[in-house]
Amino acid sequence: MKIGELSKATGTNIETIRYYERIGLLPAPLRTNANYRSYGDAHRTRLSFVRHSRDLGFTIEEIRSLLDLSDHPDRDCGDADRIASAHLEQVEAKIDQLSALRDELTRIVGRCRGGLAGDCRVIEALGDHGQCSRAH
Amino acid sequence: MKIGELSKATGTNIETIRYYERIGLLPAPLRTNANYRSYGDAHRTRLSFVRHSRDLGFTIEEIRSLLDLSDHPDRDCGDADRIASAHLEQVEAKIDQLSALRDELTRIVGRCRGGLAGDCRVIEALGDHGQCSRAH
DNA sequence: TATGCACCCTGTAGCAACTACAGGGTCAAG
DNA sequence: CTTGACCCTGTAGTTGCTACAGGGTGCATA
Ligand SMILES: [Zn+2]
Ligand SMILES: [Zn+2]
Ligand SMILES: [Zn+2]
Ligand SMILES: [Zn+2]
Repeated sequence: MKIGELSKATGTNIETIRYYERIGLLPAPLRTNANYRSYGDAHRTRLSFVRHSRDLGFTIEEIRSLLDLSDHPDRDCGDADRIASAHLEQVEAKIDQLSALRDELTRIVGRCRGGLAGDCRVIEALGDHGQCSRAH
Repeated sequence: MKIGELSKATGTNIETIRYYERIGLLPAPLRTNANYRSYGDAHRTRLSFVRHSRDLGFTIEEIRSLLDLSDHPDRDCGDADRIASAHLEQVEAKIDQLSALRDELTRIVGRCRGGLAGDCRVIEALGDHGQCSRAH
């Protein structure tokens, strides 16, 4: 398949596919006479793995390690578990942080009663962390 | 105050302060004979506003608009309210998205029983979104 | 007086993970 | 035989900083 077809098959931008090849995340495919990239099923599978992992928030470097394990089925899978667990912890930490942000923002937004910027409690609250009820 | 003092007073990296000046978020301060930046209280207040807004997740462009309102107290504050409300919505959307991610990751991580990468359910699940229980 | 050290300056390049061209080549349909 | 959809390479832009390199300034100390 040509790059446009692979793009549609995996929901990945064409430029992104070429980018992944450039950084060595996807192997360079064969080329046609016209120098067009020509992909097979293995490429599609691998790109789907990458996209799904990215959708789950893994970084490129984490995905590189995961692909490496996937390429060596005889190795111990402990690293995969550790990468995924560490990532889960980061996601949980981010949720906590954003929840604190949401609480502060809700409180701040609720203070505006309309009127002039000079009297706006939203603008005032943005300049004064002392008004915040907890860390963020 | 010199840049190092402003840095300490606001908890902002020196390079970041110069960066804010370069992009026009902070006004260029006076200079000493030795060409050192010399800040006053107004600068500290403004930088605190910027840092606090960044900590709350506002983008630089949003902060630019908020500062603009703050600089014109006679204007209507409706824009400030709209920017803050829109941002709150984005934070809530991000929390929802990360929660979905957390659920999928928890499910995926729980599947690993150790052993060889070739048999690892984590690696398998990363390659197959069909195993996911909901969108993410 | 020299000299060491902390601090300041400008300008540029790097990070993550793409995205968007510019400027060209290829191919099938009408 | 030309139009339009597709493909190619290479480079630069995005966001919000951060990290130098290579230099100048100012104060205390030997
Ligand atoms: Zn208001
Ligand atoms: Zn606060
Ligand atoms: Zn496993
Ligand atoms: Zn999935």
